[in-house]
Amino acid sequence: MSTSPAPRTRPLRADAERNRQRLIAAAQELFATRGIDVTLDDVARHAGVGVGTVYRRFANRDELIEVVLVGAVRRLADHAEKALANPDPWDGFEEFFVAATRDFAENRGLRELVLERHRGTADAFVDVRNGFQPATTTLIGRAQEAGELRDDLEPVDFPLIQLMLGAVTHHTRDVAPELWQRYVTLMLDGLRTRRDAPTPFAAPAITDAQFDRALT
Amino acid sequence: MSTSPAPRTRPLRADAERNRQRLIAAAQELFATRGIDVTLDDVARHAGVGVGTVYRRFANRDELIEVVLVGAVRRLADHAEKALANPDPWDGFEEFFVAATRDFAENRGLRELVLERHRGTADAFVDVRNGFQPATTTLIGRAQEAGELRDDLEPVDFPLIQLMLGAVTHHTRDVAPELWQRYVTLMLDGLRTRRDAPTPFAAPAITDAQFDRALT
DNA sequence: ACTAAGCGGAGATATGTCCTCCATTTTGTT
DNA sequence: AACAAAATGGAGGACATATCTCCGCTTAGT
Repeated sequence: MSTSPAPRTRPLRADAERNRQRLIAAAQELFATRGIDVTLDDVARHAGVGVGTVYRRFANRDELIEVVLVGAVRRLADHAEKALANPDPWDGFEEFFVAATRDFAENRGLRELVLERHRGTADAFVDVRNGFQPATTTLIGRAQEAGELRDDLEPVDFPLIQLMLGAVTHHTRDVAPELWQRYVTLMLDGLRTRRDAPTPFAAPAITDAQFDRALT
Repeated sequence: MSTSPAPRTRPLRADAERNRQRLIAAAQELFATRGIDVTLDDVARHAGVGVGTVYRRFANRDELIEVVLVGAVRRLADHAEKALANPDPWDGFEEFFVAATRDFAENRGLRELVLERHRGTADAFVDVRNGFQPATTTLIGRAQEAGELRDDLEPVDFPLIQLMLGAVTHHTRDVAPELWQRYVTLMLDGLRTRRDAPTPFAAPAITDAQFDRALT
């Protein structure tokens, strides 16, 4: 366990600050594409700085994760707030559901952090998560009271459903990064109370060749 | 890369054969619970034999996987055949779909091998898989022609859907191994062409406490 | 021009898997 | 019961990979 850099009194020197930003940008990209388990050596190389610089600036991976991903978590919360403003209960629910699925599809690190919690999560995240839980619960409740969303669902079902959708992206990101759009439709059709016909898919199925390439 | 043990001419000595069976049994259990990436050292310890014995008996992990899991793959094929005998197209489809989901839920190694192909797959599996593909295609086609299964689905969608259901078990196996039964219902309701009301869930949601314990 | 801050990246440390080797034990045959 | 062939176990070497420190050198800022 490394010790945290002492709380700073003076601001960073210009070059140091520049390198810090480079590191954050590199981490942002690598966390999103390869997940939060990338090595810090990788992050350093990707940022074009030495490893020493990473460890001088961030106590450990968790600290870097926090700096890089709080924004993404907060964006999830924003989706929920925005969806609450939608006057139609089902549309509001669907709006949030799809937005969340997209965010998880586009950011593997976010998925791992919020849905799978691969690494010990810093307190900062617990706060943010608790912060937007009421909004999602309301979105769900409203849609259920309106009779549109099946009412035997509970809030805890939703992270698990997102986990399911995330699995598609996890395994097909390289061949069809938009494939989640197909299965999110399927899922929503399952979540509805009743329905006369299938909602058309927003994305085509992958080909058999793509499937073969995906599973490796 | 190790070389395969020379093709045997004589049968194994009694003690050798006994140890071989022990190894297979141990591997069966470990592959099912911990996946096909368990170390052969682990398998040996679990079987109560030395590591040397594993490597003497099996050229590499793939050979052991093959011996242990062909049976499980063949069982999948059997489910498909059996479901074809069901006179109702939708019931037949559902019967197979649920049986496959159960098998994948109960055997992590099978999931990894058939759905995620974590390791290079031996030819034996390709044969078995190709062997039961026609049956599943027929099951799907029948249900679509009967107007029960949404007809914009393609066969390649189903392994991906199974992947999604598998993700639930993957993350909650320790707290609620039967949870897949809840989401398989949801999924089937999404797959149907039309529906007046939700099909009741076969399993309750997990509690928040269980959810917290699951994500670690 | 001088000093404090910062830098890079080689390499020490730790962990973990794979697989071999051989002194010893067990089996099966005569 | 004696013997040869077969089989055993598990220590340990080879290899891979990640984490994090250290220090001689560079650079920013006054």
